[in-house]
Amino acid sequence: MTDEHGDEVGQLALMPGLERARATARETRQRAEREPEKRAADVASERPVARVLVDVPLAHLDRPFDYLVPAKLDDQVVPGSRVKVRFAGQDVDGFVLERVEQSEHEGSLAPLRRAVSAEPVLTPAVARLSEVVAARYAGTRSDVLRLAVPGRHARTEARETDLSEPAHPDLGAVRGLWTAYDGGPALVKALAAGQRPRAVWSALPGDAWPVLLAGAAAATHSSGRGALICVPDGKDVARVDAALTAALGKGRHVVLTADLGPAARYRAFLAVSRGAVKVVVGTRAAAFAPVHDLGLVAIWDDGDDLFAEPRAPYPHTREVLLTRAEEEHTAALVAGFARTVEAEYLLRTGWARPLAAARSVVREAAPRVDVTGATDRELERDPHARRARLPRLAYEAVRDGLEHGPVLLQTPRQGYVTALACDTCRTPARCTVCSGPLQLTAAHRPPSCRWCGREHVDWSCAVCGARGLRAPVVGERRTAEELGRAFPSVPVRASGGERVLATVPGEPAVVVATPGAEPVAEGGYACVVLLDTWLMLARTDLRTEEEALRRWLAAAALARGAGKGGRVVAVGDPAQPTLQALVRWDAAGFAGRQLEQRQSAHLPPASRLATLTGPAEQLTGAVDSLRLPPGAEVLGPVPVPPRGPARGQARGPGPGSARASPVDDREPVERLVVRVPRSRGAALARALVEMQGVRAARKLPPLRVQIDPIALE
DNA sequence: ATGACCAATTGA
DNA sequence: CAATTGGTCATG
Repeated sequence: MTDEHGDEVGQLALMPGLERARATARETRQRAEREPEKRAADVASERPVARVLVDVPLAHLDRPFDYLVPAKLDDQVVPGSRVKVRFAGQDVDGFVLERVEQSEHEGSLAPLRRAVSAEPVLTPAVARLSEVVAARYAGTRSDVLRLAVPGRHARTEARETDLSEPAHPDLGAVRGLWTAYDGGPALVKALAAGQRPRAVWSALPGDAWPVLLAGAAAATHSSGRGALICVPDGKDVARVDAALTAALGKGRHVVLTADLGPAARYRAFLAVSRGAVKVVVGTRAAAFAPVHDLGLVAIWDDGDDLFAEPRAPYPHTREVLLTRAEEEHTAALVAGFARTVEAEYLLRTGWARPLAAARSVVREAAPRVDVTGATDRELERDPHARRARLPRLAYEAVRDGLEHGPVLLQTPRQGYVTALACDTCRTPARCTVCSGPLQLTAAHRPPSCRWCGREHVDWSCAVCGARGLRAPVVGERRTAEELGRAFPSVPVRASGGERVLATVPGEPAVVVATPGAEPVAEGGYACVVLLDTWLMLARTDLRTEEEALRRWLAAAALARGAGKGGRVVAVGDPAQPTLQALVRWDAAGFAGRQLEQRQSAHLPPASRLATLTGPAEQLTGAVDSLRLPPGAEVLGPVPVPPRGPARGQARGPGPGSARASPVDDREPVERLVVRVPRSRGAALARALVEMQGVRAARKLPPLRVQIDPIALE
C-alpha cells in the first residue's frame, strides 16, 4: 500500500536534510536533462509535480508547496491523498491538492518522501471549504483540515465500501408532512426538482422535526444529490438516524460523529468520501463531510452552543454549512423551535426565506403559557408543597397535569457567571460605551465593564432610570427528590449532567431536567414548568436573552398543544420581555428585536467581533502591530473573567487530532475585543492572520484569536 | 518549527 | 578580534 522512496535517499542519508532534499531534486533534474528516457523511470511521466498543503501550524506557511512525484508513487499520489514530505529539514504530513505538469517555483523541487495511501480523503470541495473557513476565522487551512478529515485507520481503509442502492422515497407522503407550513410542500418539490431553496424554518411545537428533516433529505436524494444534516448531540442524531432509515431504507445514509471511535468514524467517512452514501447526519464534526453532489445542508437548533467548535480556529457549524451552501450551490435549512439572531439576519438580507406555519396553526399546536411570580407561596401549609417551594400556580398546574400524563420541570443549572442588574426592574446592567456587562471588582469601587474595563460612577438604568444595582442571588436549588416528594403518588425521573434520558413513557410522572437534557415524552407532556427563569436571564453573555428563550421554547415544545390541554407555567417576572415572547410563542418577533439591539450595540451578526486572549504584555504589542481596518473599535484589554463550567458531558480530548490551546490557561491572561462593521470582517480576519504570521516569524508566543465567539462573558 | 545567515554586541 | 546573541528570512 505504501512505499518508501528509498533508493537515493538511502545513499544520501548522511547529508543534512535540506541539502539532501535539494541534491536529490537536482540530481533528478540533471539526470532527466542528460538522459530524457531515464526521467520516466524516476519521476512520474504525466503531471510530475504535486502541489502539497503541509501540516505545519504557522500562518505564513499556509500555502501549497510543490514536490516531484517519483514514478513509483505515481498511482498513489492522487489529488486529495495523504503524503509525507521533507519540509524545512523534517518529515511532515501533507495533503496533495493537485497534480500539475509544471511548477511555478523557481528553485529545484524535492521528491515526495512517501505516499501514505492512495485514498483521496480531501475532496476539491472540502479543500476549497477549508480555505474559506480559515479566511473567515483568521485561522490556517491545516487547522481546519484537522477538524475536517478524520485520522486514518489503515485496516478500515483496506476494506471495500458497499455502494448503496438508489432509494425510492414516497415524495407525496413527504410533501404531506410539510403541509402545515406555508411553502412547505413547495420546498419539498423544489428539493426533488434539483433546485436550491434556502429557508429559516420555525418548527411547530410538538412537530416530529426529525421526520420532516429526513423527508427533506429524501426529496433531495431523489434528485440525485446528497444531503447533510447537523444536529447538536447524540440524542438528536439517533432520532434523525431512525427517521432517515424510515424515509430512505437501510444503508442509504450514515451517522458521522466524533464519538464513534476512530475505526467506525473513518468507515463512515470513507462511505461518504467514496460516494457510496450521499446522506449524512451528525454532530458538528459532520459539517465538513465530503458528501458527493451536495444538494442540501440543514442544521437543527442552530443556537445550541455545542455547534461552537472548541478547537482553533473555532468555526461554528452553522457558518460552515452556510459557506458550503454558497460554495457548493446547495439548498439550506436553518431550523429550530427558536430563531437565532443569525437566522434572522439571513432573512433580513434576503438570503433565506421564512418557512413557518400560520399564526392560528401555531396557537393550536403550542401549549398555553402562563407566567407566575416566585414569591407566591400560599400553599406553604401543605407539607408536600412546602418541600417543593413552588408558587401556587405552578404547584396546581403540576398536580392537575399529573392526572393526564407526565410533567416536566426544567431547573437551571448552577454556575453561570451572573451580571449586575437594575435593582428596580432587573434589566441587566450594561456599559453605556460598548454595551458589555457590568461587574463589581472590589468593595468601594464603582462597577466596571467586563469587556472594555471602563468604570461607571453614575450608573443609571437605561430602562427605568433607577440607580440601584443588585447582584442576582443564585436561587434556592431544588433537587429532583425534593420536587418529587411534593407529588408522592407518581414516579420521579431525573435527566441531566451525566445521566440524560432520551425519552420517557406517556404515563404520569414527574420529570426533572436541566436545560438541554429534557427527554421527549410519548404523546407529549401534560404540563411543563420552567423554574427560576431569572437565573437564565442573569448571565453576562452577549446572547443571554436569546439563549434563555431558546431553552424555554425547547422545553415548552415538548408539551402537548393547547388544543390537547397542554400547558406551560414559567416562574418569573410576567413583565420580562423574553418571558412575554414565550407567552406569545413569538420567537420570530423576538429575534427581530434582538437583531436591532445587536445592531445598535455593535455586536454580531451586525458587526464582526474578534477576541485576542493572552498574557497582558503580549496583547499591547499585538494590537499595535495590527493593521486595523477603518471603523475598528478596540475594547480593553481587561483580565479574563473566571471560566464558567463548560456545557455538556466532560469527555476527554479526542484521540490524535488534539492540539494544545495556544494560550496557557494557568497563567493570568487578559482579553482584548476588536470589532468592526460586518462589511470589514474579511479585512479584520486578514489583519489578524498577518499579525499571527509576523508573530510566528518573530518567534513570539501565539495568541488565541476568536472571531465572533459564541459567548463573551 | 527549524535552520541558515548576517549584523550587532559583548568580552578578554 | 573572536564568540555570542538577536533579528530576518526561507522552507518546494
